[in-house]
Amino acid sequence: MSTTPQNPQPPRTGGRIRNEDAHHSVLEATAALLVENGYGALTIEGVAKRANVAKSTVYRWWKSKPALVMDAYAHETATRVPEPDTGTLEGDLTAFAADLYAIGRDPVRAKALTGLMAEAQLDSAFAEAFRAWVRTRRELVGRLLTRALARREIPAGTDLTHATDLVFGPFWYRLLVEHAPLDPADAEAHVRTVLQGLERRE
Amino acid sequence: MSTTPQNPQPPRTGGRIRNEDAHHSVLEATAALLVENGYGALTIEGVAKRANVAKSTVYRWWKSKPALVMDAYAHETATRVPEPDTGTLEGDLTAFAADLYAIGRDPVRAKALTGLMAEAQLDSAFAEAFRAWVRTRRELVGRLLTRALARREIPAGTDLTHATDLVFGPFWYRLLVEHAPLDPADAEAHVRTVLQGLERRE
Amino acid sequence: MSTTPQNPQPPRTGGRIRNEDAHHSVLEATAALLVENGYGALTIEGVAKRANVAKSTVYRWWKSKPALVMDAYAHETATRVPEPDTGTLEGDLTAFAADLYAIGRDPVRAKALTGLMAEAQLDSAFAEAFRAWVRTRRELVGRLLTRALARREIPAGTDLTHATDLVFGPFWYRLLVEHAPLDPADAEAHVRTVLQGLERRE
Amino acid sequence: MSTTPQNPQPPRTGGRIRNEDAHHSVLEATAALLVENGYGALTIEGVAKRANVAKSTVYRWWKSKPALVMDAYAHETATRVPEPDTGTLEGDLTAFAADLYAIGRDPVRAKALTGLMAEAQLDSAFAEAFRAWVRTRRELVGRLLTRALARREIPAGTDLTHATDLVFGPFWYRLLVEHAPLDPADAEAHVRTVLQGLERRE
DNA sequence: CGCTAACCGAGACGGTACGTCAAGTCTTAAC
DNA sequence: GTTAAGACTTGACGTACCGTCTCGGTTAGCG
Repeated sequence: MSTTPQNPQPPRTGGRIRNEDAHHSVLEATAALLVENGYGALTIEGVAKRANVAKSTVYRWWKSKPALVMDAYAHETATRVPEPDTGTLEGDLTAFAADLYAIGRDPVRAKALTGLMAEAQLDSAFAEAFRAWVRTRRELVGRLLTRALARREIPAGTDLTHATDLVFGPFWYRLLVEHAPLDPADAEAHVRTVLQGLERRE
Repeated sequence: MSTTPQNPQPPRTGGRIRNEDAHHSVLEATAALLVENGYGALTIEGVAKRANVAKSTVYRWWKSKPALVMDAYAHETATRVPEPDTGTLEGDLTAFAADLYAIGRDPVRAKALTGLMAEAQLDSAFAEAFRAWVRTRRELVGRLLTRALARREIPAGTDLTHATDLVFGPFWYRLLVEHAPLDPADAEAHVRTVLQGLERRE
Repeated sequence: MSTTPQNPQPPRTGGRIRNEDAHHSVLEATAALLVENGYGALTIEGVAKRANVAKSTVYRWWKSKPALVMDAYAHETATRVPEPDTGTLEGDLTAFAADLYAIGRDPVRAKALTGLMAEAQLDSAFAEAFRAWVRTRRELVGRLLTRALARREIPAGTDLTHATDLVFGPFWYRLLVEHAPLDPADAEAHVRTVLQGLERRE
Repeated sequence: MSTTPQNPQPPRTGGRIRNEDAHHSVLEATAALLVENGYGALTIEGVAKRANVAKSTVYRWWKSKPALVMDAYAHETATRVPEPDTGTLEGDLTAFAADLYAIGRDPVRAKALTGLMAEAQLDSAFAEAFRAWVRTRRELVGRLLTRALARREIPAGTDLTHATDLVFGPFWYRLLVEHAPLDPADAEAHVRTVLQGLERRE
């Protein structure tokens, strides 16, 4: 979607090099406008104007508004969080959930995520890409759960799909509806409740 | 938002009577287009054309696209489900969740809900109205939980907000992401897991 | 066009009596709006609202905007000016022109006339009716000139059409373009110039 | 108002070059529709459709309907008539009036002029621009008269405003009312009558 | 060192839908 | 059967962005 981290050797033979400043100013303009006016009011035209860049320059590097926003999101995250491995499921999930809930504190990431979720509802082509991205996130949690299964922390036969939903569902629900704040400090209690629910009842 | 179920005797003194057929055809056109092309591709102009109705007629009765979709959703639901009261929290929540999950089987309602959630991310004015609607749904679950609290089915001090999120969160998450089907048959197991999580651990 | 001055005993057999107040308030609203916002901004809808009358009531009595404005114009003129007959062409024309130029002092009549002239350019159906009305005015001047011809005040063979144009043309031109004020005091000089132009040159 | 006859080297710094074909087809469509249906029925939307051009392209170059019509008028006139200078006022005015009356033979120019006069009555903002345009035409005649004054062809103290009105008034009046044809062959006689009217009567 | 490719800016272009407005017609209820 | 109220169809308004395109002008790196 972005062009930043792709094939390192495109078969180029010459030509003007890419203007890195333009890229940054576009991503920054995107982030700024996202926070100021929301995903709905974000337009490519507006981004270009704000970034002092030609509209065609934006279109050259990002083929659509969600692609642009995804890149702005990635640009914001910068350092990728490593997959937690504390030795216990509770520790892993708590660390993961705390990271997740921290997104609620970052307006750029929060607006980007909710905007992308909205876009996925509006544009079925993008929905596919979005679902794929969600899948990678779910798979991460899936690995934590599989390790816990091996350690017999949760019973065999546990519905891992539902278990994963219990982690992500409440997070997305709060992020989207904003009926209550997303506080990383709540992560521990929430995870504990979920884990207790998954235990084998004798 | 709608005009259908309001004061039965508006103080009218004259004037052409409202054309009920026009209303129905608009709502049906909305539902049809919603399912066929999705919320994003739904336009007032398209609805008017499909319903063989003037655009201004649509605007007279529904001031915006989300208002129209909300009415189409309500029109689809028709008979309101009563608040469940089976005597136990498990029974109540299972009934409630089964009803909820059944939405996933109804393309009109599913598309309407996901579209409205998207709209709430795009339009902060609508977000307010949407949040209010969500609140009424949460309050229903809140009443079930409060009754259970009185019956000592769940421990005093339970975080009711999180408990409610555990019911709605996974539902919305599946509805929006569509990574797994929403099956009413799963309601019982899901509710059991949540309730076990809420129990006091000695 | 109007309904005001017609058969005093219409063969009515029953039904609600016509509301004369409604008529007056419509005409007054028309005159007021004409002066306030000009012919272009005058709408039947606006007149109805200003007159506290239903739109359909306006449409019942006046079939179009120009018809309404013509009636408002007639209503303003009230007492019809008699055809001048002073014994000399100069006297007749000066009296006539002074009356004509006085219209420039009456905003309602001025706006009505210029508006109707505009309407005649926009709506070819109305142009016909307007031309007929203009013809009656020209015929009046034609009678003054014919009498003068009999009295040998102007030479036989005079182009009466052009002579009439020399009276009305500058009047309309000033009324429409407003490049210079229309002053009844100028009537005498203007008429004298025209008459001198019509004299037989040896 | 137009963009056609301006600075030959606009300081362009980039951007797609203007499509001259689109311009011509818009102006031709305007002229055609003007003649076919009249100024009143002329719509920007209709022009765009007829010219096979996007509505926004029309709006890009002409900010309003009168601006478009003025350009169509200018486009029709093409070669500007030079200010006449025959040595006598009678010759100058006859040449000028003959040119003027010739407009009556050209449906495009005639419809454009009457439409613009109508527009000036409807839209006070445009009236200003229209009045300015009229002023330039009047000033031309004013220069002819001033020269004649210097040559003592007309008496000192002549009311030049009224003299100018005697040239333009009858022309506009016939053009607008169409009670009689506008024939360039009449120009000579009309001018003679006016000039005789302006002579000093001893 | 010049060629060439790709970049960047500017902005025109054909489109689509927006939400508004008034036109003129029609239907109903009240008087 | 007039009057009031207002629902309805129709059509154009002027605006905002869309995504594509065509320019003029720049700036690498390869040969």
